[in-house]
Amino acid sequence: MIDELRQNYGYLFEDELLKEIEAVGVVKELEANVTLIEIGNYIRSIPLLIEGAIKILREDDDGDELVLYYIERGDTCAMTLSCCVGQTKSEIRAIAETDVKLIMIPVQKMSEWLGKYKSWQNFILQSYHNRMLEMLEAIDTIAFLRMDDRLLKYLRDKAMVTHDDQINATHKQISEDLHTSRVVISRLLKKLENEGKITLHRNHIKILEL
Amino acid sequence: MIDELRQNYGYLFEDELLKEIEAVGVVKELEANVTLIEIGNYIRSIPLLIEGAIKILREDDDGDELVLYYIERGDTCAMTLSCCVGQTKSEIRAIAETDVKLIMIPVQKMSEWLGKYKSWQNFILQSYHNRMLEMLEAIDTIAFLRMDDRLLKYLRDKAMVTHDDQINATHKQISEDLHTSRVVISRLLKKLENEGKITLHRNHIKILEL
DNA sequence: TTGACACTGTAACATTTGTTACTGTGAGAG
DNA sequence: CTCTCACAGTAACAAATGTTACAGTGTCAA
Repeated sequence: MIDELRQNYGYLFEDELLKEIEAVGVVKELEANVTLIEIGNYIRSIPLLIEGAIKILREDDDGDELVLYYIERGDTCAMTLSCCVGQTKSEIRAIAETDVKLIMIPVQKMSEWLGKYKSWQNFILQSYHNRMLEMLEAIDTIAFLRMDDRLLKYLRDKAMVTHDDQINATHKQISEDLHTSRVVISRLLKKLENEGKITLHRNHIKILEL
Repeated sequence: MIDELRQNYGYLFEDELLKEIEAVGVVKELEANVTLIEIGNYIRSIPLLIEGAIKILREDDDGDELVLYYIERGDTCAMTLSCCVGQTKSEIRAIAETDVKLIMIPVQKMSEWLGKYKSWQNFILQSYHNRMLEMLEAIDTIAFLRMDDRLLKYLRDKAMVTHDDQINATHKQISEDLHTSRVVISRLLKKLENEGKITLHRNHIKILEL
């Protein structure tokens, strides 16, 4: 574990903290599309992401979904921190976008280290900062962009986190992530194809201009 | 200052911390509609809100606005914390919704206290948590509600933070806060009036059912 | 008092997004 | 091979929201 830890977090944390993490952290590997956190769950440990990407999404009372943002390696989930501290239920769902590897840290440690290690304090605050920025970006996207631009952004973001310009998803799945209907997505995808930005295939989409 | 401080934060912080706050904090009073933070500003102190309410809003590249949420007494601005820590520019604008009184704390202290006082640590983390929840609520609102419900929620929220069921705003101002057009707001307000939920007057609106 | 102007109401229309319905096609199961 | 079914394409229509234009009215300053 120590190797992967150093590789992703070595430049952030001092040796002593890395050793503590190694002592109490539990490595967990999950396959793509597995749900890590369900809405309403209580959370008792926080994840440090070593490999892969996690999709964070919101759901309303009718079960309609909306993807908020992705978390990548070298990062943690601020909503999780937030819930740990507040002892409240999770407000979001987290799904492995790709295969992921992460280190789970018990919540007591996270709290203890805050007073003990300046680097941990910075990491946590920085993490909150990053997540705030992601939330703002999500708000900008749904408030200020029209569906065609949102769709293009969605495809690009997805290509980014999977490191693959081929998007493996059906129109139905995309429409759920964007909280709209399948027909709308099919219509707009066809438009994007006509504009030469993507090519459409059964069950996958190729992005031409990133 | 110590009285107001104790009144709003006494149950949160220990005596020693309250004294430190008193020593370094600067009380600031501002009139309604004054801009506290402009997008792009660097921030060197964080506010503890004693009285009144602050409106937090986002702006896109075209200058179109959108109100995100309000901050009330006993709370602080997590975006400010976030920017302080990251040494980055503000991503949001903060405007006094009512007359406000606040205590400004230099950012170095905020950071120092994190290691020193458990209660401060909890306050900061709790504050991040609350702001995350507000952001999620903002996202829910724009993503899942239609404009008539958003408008009603806006009026209710505004009545709540001002402690006044009379909303002093023109249709134009409301439309800017909700990022839509004046005509749309006039249309929907008239609908709400016909439904018996509000009464309309020049420059103000009375909410009947809260 | 009068003129200017911001505020509000409303109609008519455009655009965007959502819905329903139907078709064709490819992939996998039997 | 063929049947089934999820997937995708498209038309026609409905609803929500945005835009333009104009009229009436209250307020304030000259």
